[in-house]
This record gives sequence, C-alpha cells and structure tokens, in this order.
Amino acid sequence: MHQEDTGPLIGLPWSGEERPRSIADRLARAVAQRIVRGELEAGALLTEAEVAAAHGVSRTPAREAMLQLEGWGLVSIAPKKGASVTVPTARERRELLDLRSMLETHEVRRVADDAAARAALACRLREVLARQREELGDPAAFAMQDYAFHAAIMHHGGSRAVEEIAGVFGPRLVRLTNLAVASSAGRLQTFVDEHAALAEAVEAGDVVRFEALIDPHMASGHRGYEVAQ
Amino acid sequence: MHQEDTGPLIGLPWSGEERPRSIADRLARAVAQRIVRGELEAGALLTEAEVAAAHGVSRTPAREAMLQLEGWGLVSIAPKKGASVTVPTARERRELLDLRSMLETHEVRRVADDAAARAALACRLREVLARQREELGDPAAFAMQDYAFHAAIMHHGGSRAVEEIAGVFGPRLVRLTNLAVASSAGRLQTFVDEHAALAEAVEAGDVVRFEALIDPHMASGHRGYEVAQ
DNA sequence: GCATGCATCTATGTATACATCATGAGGCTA
DNA sequence: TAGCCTCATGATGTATACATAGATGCATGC
Repeated sequence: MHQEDTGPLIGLPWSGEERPRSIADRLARAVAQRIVRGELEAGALLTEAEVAAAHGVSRTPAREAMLQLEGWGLVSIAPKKGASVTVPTARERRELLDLRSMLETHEVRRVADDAAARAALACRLREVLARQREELGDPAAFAMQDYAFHAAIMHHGGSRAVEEIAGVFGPRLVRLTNLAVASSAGRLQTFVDEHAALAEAVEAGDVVRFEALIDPHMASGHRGYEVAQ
Repeated sequence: MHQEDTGPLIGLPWSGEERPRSIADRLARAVAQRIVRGELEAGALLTEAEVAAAHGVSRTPAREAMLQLEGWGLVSIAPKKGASVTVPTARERRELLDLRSMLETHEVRRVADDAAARAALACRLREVLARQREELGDPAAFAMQDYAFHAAIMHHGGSRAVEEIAGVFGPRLVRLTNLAVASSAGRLQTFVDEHAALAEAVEAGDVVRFEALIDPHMASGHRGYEVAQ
C-alpha cells in the first residue's frame, strides 16, 4: 500500500521489499552490506572461491556478484589477480558528498517555486527525521535514516536518472555515513538538528539558505574519521 | 604523450586507447556500439547464445557482456525471459540531458572565478570544436565530437565520480546524440555555432549566460526526432 | 650473499553441461 | 467452440571442468 519505507532508501540494493532475483544478486547484496558495515575491512582481498564457498554456491554467481560490487565501487578487480575491498579516500569522500549536495540543491531549486511540492517534500523529510530521532541509540540504523534523509531530497523529483546514480553511489555513501556516525557518537543530535534546519529551508523554498547549510553539514559530519589520501 | 584524443571521450567504453581486457569486455563494447549507432534497433531481442555465436565464443562472456550492457542502460534484462534493446523515451532524453546540463553548469560555475582554469577549459573546447567542424560531412563522427564537447566541460574538474557517471550514461547520451544529428542533417552548422557560443560564455566566466544558452541548445538539438513516450 | 631463472601454485577467464522456469502449441473436455 | 491442461521448446541460471596468466618460493650460478 504505502511504500514509505522503500522510498527513502532508494539507491540501496539491499533492504528493499523486492527479494533477490538470483543467487548472484543475493551474494552481491550480502557482501555489499558486510563491506558497508565495515565487517570486511578496506583493502581486504576477496576471492570468488571464498565468496562462493561461504554461501555454499558455485563460482559462477560469485563472479557475477564481484562484478556488481565493482560497479558499486566497493571492490576493485585486477584482471587475473583478484579483487580487493576499495579503500575510501579523502578524494572519494569529497567528490561523492559534492555530487550529492549538487543533486539535492538542484532538486530544492526545482521545487522552490511550487509551494505544494515544497510542502510535500518537507513533510516527507520530517517523517524521515522522526525515524532518525528514534534511532539515536542504534548507530547503524541512525546512519541508514541519515542516508534516507538525503536520498529523499535527491529523489523527490522522481528522476530515474537520479535513481540510477543513487544505485551506483548509494552503497559508498552509506559506507561513508556509517563511518561518520561511528566517529561522532556524541554528536548525533547535531546531525538531527542540522537536518531539521535543512527541512525548514526546503519548506521555505530558500535555496540560498539550503546551499549555505548543506556544505557545513557535510563538512562537520564527515570530519571526524580518517580515510586514505 | 598528450592524450588529447582520449580525454574528451571520457565515459565511452569503446574508442579508447586501452584495449579490451577480456572477451566479455570486447563483446560488450561491440554490441554497445551497434546499439548506439542504431544498427540494432530499439526493442530488438538479444539472446546470450546469439551474441556468443556471432563472435565465436561461449555463453559465459556473452552473459557478462549482457550484464554490462544493462548497466549502461542499453538493454533491459528480464529474469529467466531474456534481454531486449532499450527504447529511448522522451523521459529518458529529458532526464539525461538535464543531468548533463547540471553537471556542466556546475563545472562552469566552479571555474568561473579562476581565469586560468577558464582559459584552459575554453582552449580545450575550441580544440574539440575545430575537430567537430572537420566532421560536418560525417554524421557519426560529428556526433562523437558533439558528445566530446559536452564531456570536456563535465569532466574538466577531473572528478572521478563524474567520470563514473559518464561511464554509466555516456553510451545512452551518444545514442541520443546520434539520433539528433541524423535528424538534423541540414542544421549541423547550428550545433557548431551554439557550441562556439557556449565556449565563449565559459571563457568569459559568465555562468548566467552559459545557463541561458545550454537549455535551448539541448531543446533545439533534440527536438527533431521521435522517441517513445 | 645476491640476482636470476624455473617450477609450482593460486586465482581468474572461458567453455561446456545440467537445472529451472517462462512460453506457446496442441489436444482434450465440457 | 471456449477454456484448460499437458507437454515440448527455448532461454536463462547455475555448476563444473579446463585454460591461462600472475605470484611465490626455491634452487642454481655468479
């Protein structure tokens, strides 16, 4: 009926109502989650045989899963050598957050002249915000709602192209968000407050204020953890 | 030494110096080119066995190639049913062109305050423009240089995230550009003129003018051919 | 002691065989 | 004749076997 739970999570291959369509799909989602949660550390080597054996299947779907993971930027495949979990770099963090900010600002600008659309988006953001407040005690769940907040803005226009972008960059953004949340245990309330301010700017249709808020929000949230150069 | 020919074509899997790393890669590029050039018409059914047989290889790399083609949005795979060449829709056209305009505008805004960067970008654009003028008689080559012009703007910042986006959307953008050029045989000089105007706006660092020029450029160029709803 | 070349090993890349599911033709029944 | 059931067919999804290229370690020669 109402798909309020799948909506905000646009871009994430897992945690969707639709069940995996194949073993390869299931493997890719499972490994992606482990990488994003940090259970598989950056730089770790993955072999098709290991992944296959760990799930009791053959190498064929495992190989497909590796290709999918490469598409999500979570592993790097060196031909004839092997695959390794990618290491988040300062550059990747900057570029991905910039890109997301650009997409969000673009959407806010698009709805700025339409009071009804602004209200609809703001309403949706407050829903996500409420869920985020409930998860202050669960870092992983909190990070998920944090991602959902930004995804809700990006995806509000319903563009399938944006949805595709989220499908490509979503997993890496969640990984970064998990890192940010894990290193800011005591400042999660700040994240919520900043989100609330962003929602207000959206509701007011104040693009300039939104732009002024979004960059510091990214900068402050993603400053407390170390990544490779 | 100077990679002036690979640079502007960022985002396209084929026509790169780097040769294919596997049979699967070679198949994906070959089929992608046939789709983009219109040799494989929209809606056509593709089977792994056909693709494999056409190139004298087994189904395994053919299957990988199909997955890659799906990632590029050139084919749509229905589980257990088959794959078909995607049909360009008015919505896809609008969304892809909007996205590219956004990325270009973002880059122009980024270099607006840096005279040296503006000059460098403008210089590069004029290089591509010169090549485009030489190809007025060859629609396919002209379309390639048209894409290269926009790619040069998008990618000027050197963002790998943008590069990834181009890698995903590039093939579909080239397909649209081919359609636009094919249906505007007598108006190609107009395209060149509009590109020249865009290059001037870039050199002047005039973001407002660039924004005012880019949307009509997209609209006029991509009006003359029909796509599905 | 150190560099070089070879053997071996591991993991990927590809080929082939089998399993599963969607589709459609054909016949049966009411 | 309309509707449904069955089965043949063809395609994908998966498993397994073989081919090939990097990597590692050791022996050999200097």
